[in-house]
Amino acid sequence: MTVDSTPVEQNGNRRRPTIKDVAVVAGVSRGTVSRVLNGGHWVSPEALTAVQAAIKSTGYAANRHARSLVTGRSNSVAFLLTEPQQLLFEDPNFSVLLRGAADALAKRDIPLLLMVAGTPEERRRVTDYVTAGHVDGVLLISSHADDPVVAALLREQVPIVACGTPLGYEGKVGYVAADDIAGARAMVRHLRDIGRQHIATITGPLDTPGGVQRLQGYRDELGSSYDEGLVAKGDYSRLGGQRAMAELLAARPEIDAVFVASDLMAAGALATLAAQGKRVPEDIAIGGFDDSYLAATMTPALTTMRQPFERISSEMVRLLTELIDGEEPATVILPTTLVQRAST
Amino acid sequence: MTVDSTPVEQNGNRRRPTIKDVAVVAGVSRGTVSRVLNGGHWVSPEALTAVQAAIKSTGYAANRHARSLVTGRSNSVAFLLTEPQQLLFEDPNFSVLLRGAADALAKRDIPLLLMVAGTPEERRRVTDYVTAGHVDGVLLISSHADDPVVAALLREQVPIVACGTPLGYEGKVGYVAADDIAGARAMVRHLRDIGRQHIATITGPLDTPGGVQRLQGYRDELGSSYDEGLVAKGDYSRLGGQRAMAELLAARPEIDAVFVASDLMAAGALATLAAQGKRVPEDIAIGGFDDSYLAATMTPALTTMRQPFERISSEMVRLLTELIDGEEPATVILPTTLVQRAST
DNA sequence: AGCATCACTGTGAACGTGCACAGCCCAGGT
DNA sequence: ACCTGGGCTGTGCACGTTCACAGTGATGCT
Repeated sequence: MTVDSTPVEQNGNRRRPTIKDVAVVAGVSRGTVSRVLNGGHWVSPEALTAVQAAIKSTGYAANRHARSLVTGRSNSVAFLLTEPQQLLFEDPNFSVLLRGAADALAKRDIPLLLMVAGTPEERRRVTDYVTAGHVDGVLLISSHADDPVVAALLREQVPIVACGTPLGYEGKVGYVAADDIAGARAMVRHLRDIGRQHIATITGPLDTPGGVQRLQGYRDELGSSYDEGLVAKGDYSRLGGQRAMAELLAARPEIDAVFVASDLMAAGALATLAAQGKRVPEDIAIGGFDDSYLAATMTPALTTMRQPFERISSEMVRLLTELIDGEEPATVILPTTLVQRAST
Repeated sequence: MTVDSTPVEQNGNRRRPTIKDVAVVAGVSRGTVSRVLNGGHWVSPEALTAVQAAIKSTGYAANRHARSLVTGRSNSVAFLLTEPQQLLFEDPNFSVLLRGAADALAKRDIPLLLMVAGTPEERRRVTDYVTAGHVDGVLLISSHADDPVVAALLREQVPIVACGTPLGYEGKVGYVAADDIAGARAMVRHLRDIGRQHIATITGPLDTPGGVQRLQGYRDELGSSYDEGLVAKGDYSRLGGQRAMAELLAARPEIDAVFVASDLMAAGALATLAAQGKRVPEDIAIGGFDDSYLAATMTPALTTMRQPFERISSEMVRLLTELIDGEEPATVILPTTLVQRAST
């Protein structure tokens, strides 16, 4: 049994200390230790200190598997990406969101499981895993409408908090989002304030909330002067922005400003403008959306609507933990702010 | 007992099916079902098919917590970031690595836990969690030398596979890395091949493997013509590259080529060159390292050494699973390839 | 015929928790 | 003196699985 030839100080073998070991050291029962572990109510002051000391001296850490087995809770949540494209990891916003969620969860001592459900095969695996109860809830990063994963999870009553309006499931799943409509309006207003007359837009995909709502804001702000010919459809990728800008330029040479629905697409648009010898902002002013770290590094530095990503992720975590604790699904809309730089 | 007033088709309440339910349906014992679950050896063909049918009809999925409790294994691994800076999520390489690891792990049906250990507090939490046996192993993304987290994990005999040579722990922890020295040599050779005479370099931090080894390759290739004055120190950030380029330009106006140890820093260097009116590649040729997706989008598009990130992450996962299964720590060095674009 | 071996199957004991329950002691009211 | 109840504590069971072991019947060998 004793593999170690050297004398050992506390425990002969490599076994991790259990709640029983702690109980023995503290001179109490397992039940008391358990009570200390979960809040410390209904336990006498002396027992409390004794147990705490015993925990420290034994180096005890609760076995989460055993706990999960009996409570039926895993104390972990999934960060679920359901995008089919590789785009996900090109777009810096996802990284920021992921990091923010991990941090917010870490503060609550909840581990984050990263899951990707792009292909049907992955989708099956993920829903199996999640509905088997191996996570308590899901932070959903899904943008496209009528996502089948959402339907599956909803059917199994898995707590979900989405990022951005979950098109096709409004009212059925809570979410947190930036105020896309107001943000878009603010940017268009800004472009008008600096004297622009012909303001075009490059939208996101129109089956995503950012796509439709930012277009909506653009349209709302323009009112009667809205002109469908000034709208080009993008796909949130750099290349898409590049292409959409070229289209706009070809179709409507008179435009003097463009509101681009994401910074990444704005980067593409700037590339097109540079290639065609247009000066920014003299000839054409560009406004983006997101304020990802890209924005400040572009030439010229990009004016954009700042989304409070840290806040979004922390609110998502808050909502999800509340949902898990039995609260009703809720919705949080956060304001965006204009960050003016050289491109306008 | 029957809480439901409505007649139900298969199972009265919301309880998830257990191995026992499957056994009853299949007309065998728990043991047999368990054997089917873990490989299916020593079970008769008819029992096998009966169990498989029962699993399907009951919709059974094993409870991982119960399994982990008895086996002592969690069947999950951690993706651990130990960088103190925010840099981590600015650098696109991390995203690619993360995504690759998640994919490779998903194929083996093992979930990935994302953990960040920047601050001392986070460090404590992470080591507690990991050493408590809640993950079977760690994919370590740590670059700086003598990382205290590594020491802690090593002490607890946690299986680790690092990304890049783990400075300070060589020989004690397995890793997979791109061949930095050969890569750097290839780039310098390329710059010489296109006729450049005064080749400078911008290094990574000199307490990281990429920092020292790419500098080493640069020096090796230059041999006797190596000149310490042509070396500027960077920090893997865009801003650092920007600054280092400015220093070089000021100190040594004669340089006609720069090997930059990362694409992100190269982006910064290009910004400085553009600001100072230098033409790339006519006046100064720039070579990067990584071939992150940034490289192709720069103006001019960046010549760079491609690191096989997908391969790196999949090899890391392979090594880690082998390590967990009792194999010895191993090291894998992967080749880099020159990707020539407009900047040289 | 007897016995060993083989291929397979069932059973009981863990694994480390939380929780319901029962029990204890002590103070205070009848 | 008795009950009541509140504060605290210990005990046994359950959670769903794996694993060691014992047991089965059939086959083949001596």
